[in-house]
Amino acid sequence: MLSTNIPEESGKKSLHFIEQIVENDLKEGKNGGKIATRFPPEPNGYLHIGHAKAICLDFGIAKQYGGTCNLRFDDTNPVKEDVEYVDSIMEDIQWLGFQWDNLYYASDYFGKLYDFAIEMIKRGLAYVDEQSAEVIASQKGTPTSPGTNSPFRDRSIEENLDLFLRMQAGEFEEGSHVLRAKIDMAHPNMHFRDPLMYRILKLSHHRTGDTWNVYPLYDYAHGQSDYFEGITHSLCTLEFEVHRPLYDWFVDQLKTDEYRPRQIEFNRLNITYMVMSKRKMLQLVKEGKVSGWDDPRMPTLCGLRRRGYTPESIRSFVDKIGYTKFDGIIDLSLLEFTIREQLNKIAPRVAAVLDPIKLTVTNYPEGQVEWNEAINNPEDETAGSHSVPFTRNLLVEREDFMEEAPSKYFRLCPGREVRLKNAYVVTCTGCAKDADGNISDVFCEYIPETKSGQSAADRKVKGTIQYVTAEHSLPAEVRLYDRLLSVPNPSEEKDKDFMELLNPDSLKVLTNARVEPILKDAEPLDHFQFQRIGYFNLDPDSTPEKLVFNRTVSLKDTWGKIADKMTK
RNA sequence: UGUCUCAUGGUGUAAUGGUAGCACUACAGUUUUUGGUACUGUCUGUCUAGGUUCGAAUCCUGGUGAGACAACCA
Repeated sequence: MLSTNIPEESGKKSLHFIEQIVENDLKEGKNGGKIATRFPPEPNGYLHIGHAKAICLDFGIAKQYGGTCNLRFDDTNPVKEDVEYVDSIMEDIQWLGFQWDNLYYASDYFGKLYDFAIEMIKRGLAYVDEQSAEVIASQKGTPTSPGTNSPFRDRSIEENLDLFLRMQAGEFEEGSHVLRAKIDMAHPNMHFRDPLMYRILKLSHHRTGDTWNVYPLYDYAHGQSDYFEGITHSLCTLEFEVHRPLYDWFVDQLKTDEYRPRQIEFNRLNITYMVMSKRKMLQLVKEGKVSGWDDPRMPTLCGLRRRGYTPESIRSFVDKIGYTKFDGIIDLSLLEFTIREQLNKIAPRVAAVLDPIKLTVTNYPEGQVEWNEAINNPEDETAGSHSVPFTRNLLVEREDFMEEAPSKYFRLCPGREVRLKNAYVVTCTGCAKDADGNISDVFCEYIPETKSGQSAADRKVKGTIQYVTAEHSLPAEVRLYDRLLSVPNPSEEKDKDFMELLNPDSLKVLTNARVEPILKDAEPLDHFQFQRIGYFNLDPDSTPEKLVFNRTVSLKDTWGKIADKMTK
């Protein structure tokens, strides 16, 4: 149970394995009873929903146990990193509802790390290798066969010291020298086969500028940074499991007291039909398959936000999936459930017609307008109501009329009655067709005493449909988003080109939609339920002249299932 | 012929030697001025073979299957 959720329930729910570890450590009095975590993104891309899982854990554990959580940018590789990403990462964390206690950069520790590297050389634990990357790689051996020692492995401490200082002084070219830890080239864990600690990069760093010519690598920097910050629980994903012994080894070289940080791994988030790899997301953006990092089909936090997902719904989702060491794949429907669950409670109900067809109330006077009350949200009594117009000339959804319909069809069909929401029961009387035989008009007659609140308002009808008036409704563009991939998991189709797996129907744009007049006052990203259709929000690209709505998620579509059954 | 890790319904996750539970999904029903919501019900599970024990999803051993590791990435 994360502290981001309702505290009353915290006693009922069982603890996941990381919470148990933390509580045990607390019970045993480790690290003086302190809890300190960190969220360590590399500023080389946008945060996505997988990061949300890590963020909720790192910040959640700290909050839950009265500890602290730092934001630390893991900026040890100036090749890939950019200031642009730093800002978006901070913004997205705060949008999700979290605030860091301290803001650090791994580059803050470059000086300390450099000094300690020198210390390790002096202790005979590190050496400078002058071989090429290819040669070093070939000497590493394979997972099933041991590696061989570098010819430079046993040079003197003085020589190593001299070379390392000259590496930093800029005397050597990139790739010509590296600093390696001297451990064991035959170790069964490949990460112990003399791992690289420093490489030469003659690049300007986004924070340290041109101060450094050598930059530390992950394995040397991460545990050390945790140690410098007093992190007690260093939470990361499962692929770092094999690194943990090395993490501990480096910390052992550094530590001078009882305190030590502890790395714990949990399972990475996978969701069906979602592209979660940074490389593939970048490819989608670069090749223009999506409109950008914040395209509503993207799993990025900014994409989900634009799509209409709320921070609460994402936190609720993360809470439901839990933390284990099992590499599974979450069904997309669980994510969709959490946003439906929340939007059902908060989204005002409005009428919208995506594919309009004229419905004329033939016995209603031309030119007459009445304004009826429409409840904003039946789930929330405090949400109030607004007025909707009713006239002779209405627009309804094209699929809400069938000239010949099966018995289970509860909408407009000649001879049948339906209720027009908030107004009257009408009897459908027929339709008109154009020269090509397409239905152009639908006709009905209203029954005056069936108006909401009147004597016959309780008249039993099986269907209720929504409508807008031809005179008052506003034109709008509606974007329907679907799953981006056509298969649940692209890794199951490894032999296929990733781009071939994209769902061609992932975006449909409807340009003839009509919406209630009240929507002209909406703010960007405001949530609505278009009744009987789905949840939508107003896109930030909207203008007063052109309203643009994004569909967050569709309603549960029982009618679609009935229709499927009838056609079989 | 390596090291590390994992295996509970369709999916995810509980049960820490004592009634295999929860959520999503699917299906059925009740309510409903949204074919939405809410409520009720149904289906479906401990990878396998041994062992320890009064009792095993849980502990032990062997098998099987899956994932991570051979970047001067993190």
